Amino acid sequence: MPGLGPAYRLTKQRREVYEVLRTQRDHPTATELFIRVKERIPHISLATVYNCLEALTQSGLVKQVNLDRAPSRYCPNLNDHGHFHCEQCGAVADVEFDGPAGAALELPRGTIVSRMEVSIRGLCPKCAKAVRPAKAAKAAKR
Amino acid sequence: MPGLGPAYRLTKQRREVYEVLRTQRDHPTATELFIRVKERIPHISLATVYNCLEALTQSGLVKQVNLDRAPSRYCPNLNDHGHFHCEQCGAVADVEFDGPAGAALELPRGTIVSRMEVSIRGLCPKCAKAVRPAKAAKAAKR
DNA sequence: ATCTTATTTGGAATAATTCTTGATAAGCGG
DNA sequence: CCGCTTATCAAGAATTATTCCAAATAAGAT
Repeated sequence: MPGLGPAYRLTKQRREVYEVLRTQRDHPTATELFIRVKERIPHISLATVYNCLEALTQSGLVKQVNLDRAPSRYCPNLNDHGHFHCEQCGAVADVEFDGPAGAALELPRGTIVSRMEVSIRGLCPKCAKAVRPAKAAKAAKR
Repeated sequence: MPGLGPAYRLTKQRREVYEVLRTQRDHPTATELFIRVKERIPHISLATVYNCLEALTQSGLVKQVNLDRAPSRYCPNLNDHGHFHCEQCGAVADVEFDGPAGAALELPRGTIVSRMEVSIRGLCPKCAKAVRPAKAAKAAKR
């Protein structure tokens, strides 16, 4: 595990939250993480999981992923990437960029970009296959 | 105002919500819209504003914009575009794309994309100028 | 004008997240 | 190893955006 920032202490709780996140890369929510981490630290509280996630994102080890109004999800992939969210099965997957992200954005001169998030909604290949042949119609809705 | 879908009725509330949204393109939240629309329909309720926004987004006249965990904002710009959010002044601005959006995404074969959102955080030119010369440092934080 | 059905309302309910406060544990200097 | 300082944890309360609910109302069709 990489080090946290200078102000952060590496506690058992933070280590476990990060470890669960790193080994099961399915973009869990705070509550899902809470359930998983409880198997290792039974008396941990949800507030602590939130605290840990805050510390981990602040120190740059973890990315917070927000898809619409759904609960935040967390991701240990530090590469520049976007997220795909399947409307059918709910799965969230990383999406790599081909070229440099943000290259084709017409930002006003003088803008300073600190963070960028690309999120795509739709049907993953598996779910798309299941709803075909009403393919186009289904995708257009919502 | 363009027509709503077949199942939707064009009510006074929906017309006003859309009208406020169309004339003041500053990406207001539901509550901000509620306050603005109340000047025209004093007895409108917040739930109705939410209902109207649901109807307007469902019929494709309005886009719901979600930036991190903040309250949803709404946008009548139907072009393919992203959103810039200034961390200093809180302003939200549309960002046009140069090329075809989503061209540089490595999505698995068979994926059906229904919607895509690009959001950028940082400092708008005005706020960036104010914090300079600690430019890079400030932008890197958070 | 009437009828059917969508819509509006206001309040209650929900749910993710944050806050608060006292207890606990890290890491440091000695 | 011991005490000290300060960050962190825990449990529950609080906050807040959003949704749900049930009854009243208004649109649009016949």
